[in-house]
Amino acid sequence: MSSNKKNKALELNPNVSIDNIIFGFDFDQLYCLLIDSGISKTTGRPRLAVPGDLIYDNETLDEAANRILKELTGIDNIYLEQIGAFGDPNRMGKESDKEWLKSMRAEPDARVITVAYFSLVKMDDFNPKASSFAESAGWAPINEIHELAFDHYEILQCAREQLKRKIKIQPIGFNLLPEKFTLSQLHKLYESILNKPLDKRNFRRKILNLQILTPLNEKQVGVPHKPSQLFEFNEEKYQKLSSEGFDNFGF
Amino acid sequence: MSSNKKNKALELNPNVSIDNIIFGFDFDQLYCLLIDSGISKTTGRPRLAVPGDLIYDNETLDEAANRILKELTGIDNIYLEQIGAFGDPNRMGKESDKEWLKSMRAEPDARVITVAYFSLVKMDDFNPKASSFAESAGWAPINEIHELAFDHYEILQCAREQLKRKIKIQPIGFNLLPEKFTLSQLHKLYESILNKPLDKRNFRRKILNLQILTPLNEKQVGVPHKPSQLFEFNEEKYQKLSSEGFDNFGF
DNA sequence: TTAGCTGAGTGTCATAAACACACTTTCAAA
DNA sequence: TTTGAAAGTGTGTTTATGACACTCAGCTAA
Repeated sequence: MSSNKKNKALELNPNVSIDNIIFGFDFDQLYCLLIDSGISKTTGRPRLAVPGDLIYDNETLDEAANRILKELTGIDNIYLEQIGAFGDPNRMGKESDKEWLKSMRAEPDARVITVAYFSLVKMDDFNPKASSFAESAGWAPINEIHELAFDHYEILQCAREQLKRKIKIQPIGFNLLPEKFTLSQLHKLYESILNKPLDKRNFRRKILNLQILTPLNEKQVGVPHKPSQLFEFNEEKYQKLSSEGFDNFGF
Repeated sequence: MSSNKKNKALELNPNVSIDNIIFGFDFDQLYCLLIDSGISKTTGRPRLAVPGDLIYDNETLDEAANRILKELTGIDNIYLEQIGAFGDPNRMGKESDKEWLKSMRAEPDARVITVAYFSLVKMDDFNPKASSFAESAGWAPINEIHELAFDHYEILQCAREQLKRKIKIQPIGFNLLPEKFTLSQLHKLYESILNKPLDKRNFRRKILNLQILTPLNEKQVGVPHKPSQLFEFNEEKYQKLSSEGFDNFGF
């Protein structure tokens, strides 16, 4: 076992890590999955961070990001997109961060460049799992996150910007919703991501004009108001559209 | 001297490099600055690559990218933007690449993740310089590049896509032009980057409506046709506009 | 000197997209 | 049966887009 461990440690690249901003949506607001490594001895506050790990020398960056996702959520095939590399030599310089690193890394003082990703998960599918790099994990509302370990707060802001940009030109938002959803849920999702109100009628018209939604013969049940029509994302139609050069949602 | 060298080698991070796609424009087409490391023994062809280098452990990624630029062109303050990280474990797997690496790296077999950047330079300003990582450097027309060392061809394509996306929402193209330029030159630049013809009158209308160009009391001289009005980019106006929420060129 | 070439510069109309805006409907719960 | 809550729906105005063709100014060469 110790030799096994040593073997693994040998393959670990001490200089490159992956950090993954995992977004979720509960029909009301955006969330981000954070791991909690316990109370910091230096600050006395919980030490929240984005899930991440060093990479192994035989895996691609995308594979490493997927591994981290799988390890933490148990789910495969999650929407994943690279944000970029973050490499300030002092990005791990806070005292409370160093304390934590010492407990989990073979070379806690090595300079680490991190490659950040974001991913979109359906919150229902998510089963938090204890992982090698976290005592516990949980969803935090995006707008209530004000401080994170390392440079993770900065990375989170980049992720939000990239998601904003991207959702305007590709319908990746569907990855945050269940198979069947209502137009109001989709509407709320766009408002949450773009962080501004969108006119209901104009939103519906635009989305429906794209012709990438299939209306189902199903309605919400048990809601104390007029039940909403359910829709499904039509990937096939979307692929066809985008291969024909369509690339603009225009919000 | 040998101790100096050793010292530097110690600070070099063997696992992380920077590669920099340097774009130029000659009023007719887009160019990319490539370095030539001589004829490959294995392929018998010239080995062209994008300028790049390992990073030092005490510099940020942006600093490293600027260092490489400075070393090669002698110019500071160049427009620079990160593209992302490229980390396929086999990205340096071609035989001809290995041969070259052996000649220039202390640990030629180490796995290297590279962080790619692109930058925009005014071609007039450029003075090719022999550098530590190239025997020679020169401009290659973008559309005539079909093969590069490592994964540099893939990186180049990403750079072009990112430039396309970016120029539609921010006027970074001015970095490729001299201080004073004509609308036709700007027009041709947009066509080269977007890789499609744009209607002359519509282009002029759009650009002028943005109000970020200052017309000068100067015209082209010595041209065998009606001389063109010269313009200057008005950074001040642009800053004002963008702080008010403007972010769309809409081509 | 003049004819011819080159690229500069200019305006309009038709179509499409964006935006602003308010009332009726359906269901559940009280 | 009344109330509350969100679903669903259409029009008119304004603004942006895209298509399109001729005259102008300066140089060159006959």
